[in-house]
Amino acid sequence: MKKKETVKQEIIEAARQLFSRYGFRKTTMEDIARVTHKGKSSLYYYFRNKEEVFRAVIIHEASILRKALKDATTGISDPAEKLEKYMKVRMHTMKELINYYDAVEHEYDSHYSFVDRLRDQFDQDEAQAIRSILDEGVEQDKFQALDTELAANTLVIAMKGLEYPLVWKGSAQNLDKRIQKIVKILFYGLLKR
Amino acid sequence: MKKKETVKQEIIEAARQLFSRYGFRKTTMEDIARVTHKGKSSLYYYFRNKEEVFRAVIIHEASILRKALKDATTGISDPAEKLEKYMKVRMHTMKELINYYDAVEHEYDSHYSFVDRLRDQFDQDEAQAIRSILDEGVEQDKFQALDTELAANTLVIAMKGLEYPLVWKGSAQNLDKRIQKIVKILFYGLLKR
DNA sequence: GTATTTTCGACTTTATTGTTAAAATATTCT
DNA sequence: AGAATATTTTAACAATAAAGTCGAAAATAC
Repeated sequence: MKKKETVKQEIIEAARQLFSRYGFRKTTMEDIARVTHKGKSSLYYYFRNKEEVFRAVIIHEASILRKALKDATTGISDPAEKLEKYMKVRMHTMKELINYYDAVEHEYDSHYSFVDRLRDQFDQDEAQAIRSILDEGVEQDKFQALDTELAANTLVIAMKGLEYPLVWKGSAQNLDKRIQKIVKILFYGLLKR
Repeated sequence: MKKKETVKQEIIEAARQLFSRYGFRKTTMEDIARVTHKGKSSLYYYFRNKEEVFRAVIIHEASILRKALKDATTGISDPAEKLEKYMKVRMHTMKELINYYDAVEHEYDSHYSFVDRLRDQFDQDEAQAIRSILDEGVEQDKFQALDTELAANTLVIAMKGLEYPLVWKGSAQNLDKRIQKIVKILFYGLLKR
């Protein structure tokens, strides 16, 4: 009787692949149905409509990102190192997810506001996470005392700025270099000498 | 005044990218128009319809494959080496092209016969090319004397057989290993000891 | 300038898609 | 078993999107 959740997950997984490959528009309910070996209408037993499926996928992806960030940073005690790691993992994971955002960004209707809201939520969480890393650094007397809230927001904005070129040029090596550069710049302003 | 051919080539190139990414069905004339910075209707000045664009792309790709094979094998004098190289290049290039075939294979209408005809033509050419490599080998007394026509056809079939899994598992390393295996098997039956 | 080539917007036609409701089938419970 | 519930399928249909047409405007050649 708890099958429903399982099937839902299967649908989400199928939809995830399709959305990431074709984007929201080009992925049809029939595509999803085909992959899940179901009739197109059966999907509506699990999700109200296509957008609901999309939401579920996005939310799922967001949780993956959160987990990746957590897994990557727990265990690192040095705040500077932790911050760099955080940014790297974030950007790399985002590179995978970006297809969705890209696919939706250019559809000017109701989707946008949803993704946008979700995005804002994520940004806030992110600022919070970064802030606590910065606080740690200050605590450990490795970072200069500063307005960590402001600094965290700055970092979030910097990472968002990095995303746009990410859509166009997918060179991972390039990305790492750019991240390192930014991190270095931040550190030479941030670290005690 | 010879602009027409140039623009045609541009359209083919744009369509090539789109078809290879999205397949025949999910690529729309508007997609192609957008990429070429033209109005959708303008495309119909150069091509009768979507299928014509597709044909042009396929034909173009086929010529690329032929050229790649020629370039890769000319200059190699040892027939065994040449054969292996031929197969490797063929499979690797085919891996790029396979999206088209895949995209069309499952559309059971008029396209099939066209692609099929073109495919048959290519198979024949291929059998011929392989046969001449085999003939060389026999000539140079490196291959056993055998019915090279039959052997060439066998090889073509073997390569076609390799294509199917190619669609599903895209591991290039795996592919090379499999090719080597097949080539090795063939050689131990083929080479003089 | 006129003729020719090329582009494009406004349409029409055709095909696909999302969605719904109801019927059919399977599963679980008593 | 058979009632109750959960899932899938079928068939329909409106909305949307796509393919393709046409004439006329731009651009270019002559």
